[in-house]
Amino acid sequence: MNQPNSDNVKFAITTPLYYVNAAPHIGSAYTTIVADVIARFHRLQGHSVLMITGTDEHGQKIQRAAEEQGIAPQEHCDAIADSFAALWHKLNIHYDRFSRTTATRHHAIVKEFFSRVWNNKDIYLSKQQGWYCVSCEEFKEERELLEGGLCPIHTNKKVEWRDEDNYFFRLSQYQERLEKLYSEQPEFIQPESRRNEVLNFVKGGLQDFSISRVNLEWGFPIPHDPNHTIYVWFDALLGYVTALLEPEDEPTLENALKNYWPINIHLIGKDILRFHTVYWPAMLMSAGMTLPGKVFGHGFLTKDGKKMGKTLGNTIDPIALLDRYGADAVRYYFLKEIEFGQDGDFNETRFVNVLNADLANDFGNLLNRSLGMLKKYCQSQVPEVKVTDFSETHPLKSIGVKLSDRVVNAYKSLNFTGVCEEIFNLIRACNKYIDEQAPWSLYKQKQQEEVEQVLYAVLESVRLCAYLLSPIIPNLCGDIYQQLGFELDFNNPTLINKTELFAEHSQWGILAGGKTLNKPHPIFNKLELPSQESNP
RNA sequence: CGCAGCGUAGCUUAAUGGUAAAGCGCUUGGCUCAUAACCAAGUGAAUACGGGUUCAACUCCCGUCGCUGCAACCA
Repeated sequence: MNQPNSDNVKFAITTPLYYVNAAPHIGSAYTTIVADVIARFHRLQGHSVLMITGTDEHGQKIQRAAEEQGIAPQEHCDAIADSFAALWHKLNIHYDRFSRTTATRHHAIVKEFFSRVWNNKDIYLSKQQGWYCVSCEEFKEERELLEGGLCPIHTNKKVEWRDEDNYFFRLSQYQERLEKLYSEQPEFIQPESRRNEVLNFVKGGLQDFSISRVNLEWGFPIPHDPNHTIYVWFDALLGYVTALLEPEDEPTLENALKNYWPINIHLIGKDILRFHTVYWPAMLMSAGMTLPGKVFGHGFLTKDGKKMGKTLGNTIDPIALLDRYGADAVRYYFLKEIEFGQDGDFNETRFVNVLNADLANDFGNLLNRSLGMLKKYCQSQVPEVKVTDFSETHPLKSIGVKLSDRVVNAYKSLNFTGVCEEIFNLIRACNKYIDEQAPWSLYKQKQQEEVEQVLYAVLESVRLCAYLLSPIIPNLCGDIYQQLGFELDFNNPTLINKTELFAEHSQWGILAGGKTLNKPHPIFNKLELPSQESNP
């Protein structure tokens, strides 16, 4: 196959490999949606994209969760991993790799990586003792424990006393090199506020951290010392590397790194910032590997202004949300209404209001009314209009010709709110333009040429908006493209992943005249507000 | 206790030290192509509070209150 674009720009992005201690929650869905949008945006430009997601499946917590259900750990992992994959399917996530840390090939990668770090003398055996919370998978200070030896996070779990040999990673050796990395590559940690957090933390001095556990079966053994099991984090982060292997590759680091390394963006929640911005680069330095381009730690979601949690019983079930509103609605809300990087709130009334206002009224109705007029006034035939007939100051063209650059910039800086804002600027201008031009009056006055110009300008603007919004709401945009007579399907990467296509479709004025369009239908039905009773 | 960040219209957010903006919501009017949609006008902010620096402060400094994060291994 001759794909001139596939060797051009390479782009790799990851979500966290989600821990399989429970079914996927809305926060994981949020991260994965954003990663998918970024991946789709790059594919749209014809870049060669590798989007990685997956599951982290080792550790005592998993082992015990399985025991409680009376099933084998692997069986438990399989079930949860399936539920993640099913949710991604429902959300219309197009990932390229689903990396599971229990994969055999992952074991090979971990082994090889471990021995690199080992040979670099960055791993040593020492003692770790203290109170250990299995749910946290971590040691606790005596003073932070609640009365009765309960974990402060898992308030119903007793901590256990551990006195054990652990292998440690010499993180302390990397402070200077990490600080150098942060200053030389200021965009490595984003957003800025998180970067400062990390800078502060590292400035305070780094301690070695343990990378093994004893008395733990569910995990990979430490090479040369099978009594120890590799600690989940050390193993999990490497799942990103394993994911880079082509299916037919031998599982070696060399093979994994040949194509998509270094990864461009690790997208994570702010809770796991330190692992990705401190431990991870240090581990990679030790193994002599180049470093990822960027770690972005986004915010958390609240529900009606309150922290979500099982104890509060106010979690959002992603499946229920999707069943009720559909993938594009959920994707749009998260990208448009939540300032990326900051904490964001989910409020169902606002959710419904925003979607109805933007997708049903402004955008959907715009297409519908325009196609309705095209049918009435032009027999559903796209007018033959020359782009050059429109002056540079034309209210729609003047926005349209500049839109792509602005939107691309917003996407590149991960400013998704900005993306939507730019695009809806043109959408609102279209509605205003129709009102001012009043094609129905022009038609009655037999000014057919003017009618055609107006409708062409509007339809072409709608097309451009759909094209640029397609990473966020691919189904709706695909529907719009179909109604405008294109074969393009934004869910089919082999159709859209082309540089030339982007060069053409990101312009204003490419809609070809002469096509007869099918009967229009609404792209997005208005949503119902949640019933009053459920909102006392 | 300590360190850091945040606090702008009913809501979500903007604003190189230079007239505080936008969208949603709400009110009124207009239009009739359209998904009771769209367009216009209006409504609405002592920028948390109190001081200070400055010709000028949402922006810089100090303090108070409130929220959040970090405080070593929380996917």
